[in-house]
Amino acid sequence: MFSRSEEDHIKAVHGLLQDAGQAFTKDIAERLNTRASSVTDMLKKLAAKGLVKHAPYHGATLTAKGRRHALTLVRRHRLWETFLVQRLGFTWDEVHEVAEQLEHVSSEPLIERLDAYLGHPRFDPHGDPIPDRDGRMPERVTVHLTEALVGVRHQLVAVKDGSDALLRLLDAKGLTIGRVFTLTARQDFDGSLQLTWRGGGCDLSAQVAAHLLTVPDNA
Amino acid sequence: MFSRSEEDHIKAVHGLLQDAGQAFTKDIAERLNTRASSVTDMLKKLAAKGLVKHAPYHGATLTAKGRRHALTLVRRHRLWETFLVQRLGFTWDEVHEVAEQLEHVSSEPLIERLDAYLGHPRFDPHGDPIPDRDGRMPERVTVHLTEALVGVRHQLVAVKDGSDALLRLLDAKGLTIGRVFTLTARQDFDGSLQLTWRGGGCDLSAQVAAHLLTVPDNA
DNA sequence: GGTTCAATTTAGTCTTGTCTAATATTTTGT
DNA sequence: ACAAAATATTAGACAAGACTAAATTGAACC
Ligand SMILES: [Mn+2]
Ligand SMILES: [Mn+2]
Ligand SMILES: [Mn+2]
Ligand SMILES: [Mn+2]
Repeated sequence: MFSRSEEDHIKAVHGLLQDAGQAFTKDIAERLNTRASSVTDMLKKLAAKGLVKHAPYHGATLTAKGRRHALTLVRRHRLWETFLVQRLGFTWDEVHEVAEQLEHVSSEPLIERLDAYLGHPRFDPHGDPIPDRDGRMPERVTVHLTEALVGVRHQLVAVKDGSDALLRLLDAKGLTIGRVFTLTARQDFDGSLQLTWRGGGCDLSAQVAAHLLTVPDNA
Repeated sequence: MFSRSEEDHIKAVHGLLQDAGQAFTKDIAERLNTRASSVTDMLKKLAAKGLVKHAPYHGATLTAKGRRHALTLVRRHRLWETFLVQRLGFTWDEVHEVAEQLEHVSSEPLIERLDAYLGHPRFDPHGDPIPDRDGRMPERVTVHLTEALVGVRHQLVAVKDGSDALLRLLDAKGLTIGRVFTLTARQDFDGSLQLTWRGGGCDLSAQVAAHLLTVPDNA
């Protein structure tokens, strides 16, 4: 139905709209490691196909159809990541590149069976929400760790924009998705944090904390 | 490393060499649903890359490098088919098309982990052997059902060149891979066969039997 | 308001993979 | 042995997707 390149462009537009509210040619090119002129060509093509609205010189947005397909791609990507980590034993920093390929395998029954096989997971290994078959996202109220209150118990639920290096750092400190901890101190000087959990704990720089989302935990 | 089209051509050459001993342009084109001229172009390209030996007007063979990659593709294809049937609950007539896509996902660790996850299966859901990491095929002495002796107990181990329709026919009769049965009769008139197993049995035409491979069973 | 600069689009080219039509070769049949 | 038929290759075209370089636009600054 859609080529790999078309799908990657749709996903890039969707991602930028989520992250920045706007999807400019230059930023799309940067995400996809191509050139702005290539992106313009593709935006015209996707606009002709009714997936994208292209306002020349002012970026792109998605049509309803484009948004629907973008969510399908996000669903595929995150389900495959979940499979790779939960079933095949990959670590969460190893799965992105492979999922980037697997997401383009086109088969509705494949994805629905994979979803069922994994037990209809609602969040992927990085804590990102997995859209359901109809594109609905599970919702959750999260607090940036940088704004969490000292002394309160939290659960780590997601890592935003995590590079592989960041994920490995967290792994090394024993801080994984689902970990319940208490925020025991915040240094005024540099915003660094101290976390404590049953049998352990760690210190985090403010740069690291900026990528972590938590939910206050009452247990 | 190789494009999808390149890989499909390599696999087609390999398959024809297996099935017919020779891989002619026309037959490759037929397998891939393309035209002979397109195949000639691709054979020249693959020859330049050192994967194929192209004898113009006399078909193609594989170099050692080409054979190695062909076996990798067969391995990937059959492991994915096994996953789809054993883990996701697809029936054996539904998996081919999806595996045709999945086989092109390129990641050594992915395949090795999938193989381990499935318990290093030696045969796929159609009874076809799965090459190991080094391209070695498990061996097995099989007898065509058409040549099996009446009165002897056999096990069905493979369906050769099975169309989806054939696979569904076998399903309907309860004849699945691994089924142990006794060949109770062969009609001289049309070569049709009668099979009996614990709690059941069925009749098969000679056309169907021609696709079935068995091993004599001593149990 | 005009100038400057960054972002974007357009123009033109290239590679990959496909096709049809024309030509060449091999095989088959008499 | 040779004509006819089947197969294969070559020639020439095209679409998709990428690139570079040139032209255009919009925004930001005096
Ligand atoms: Mn991708
Ligand atoms: Mn993820
Ligand atoms: Mn394939
Ligand atoms: Mn198979």
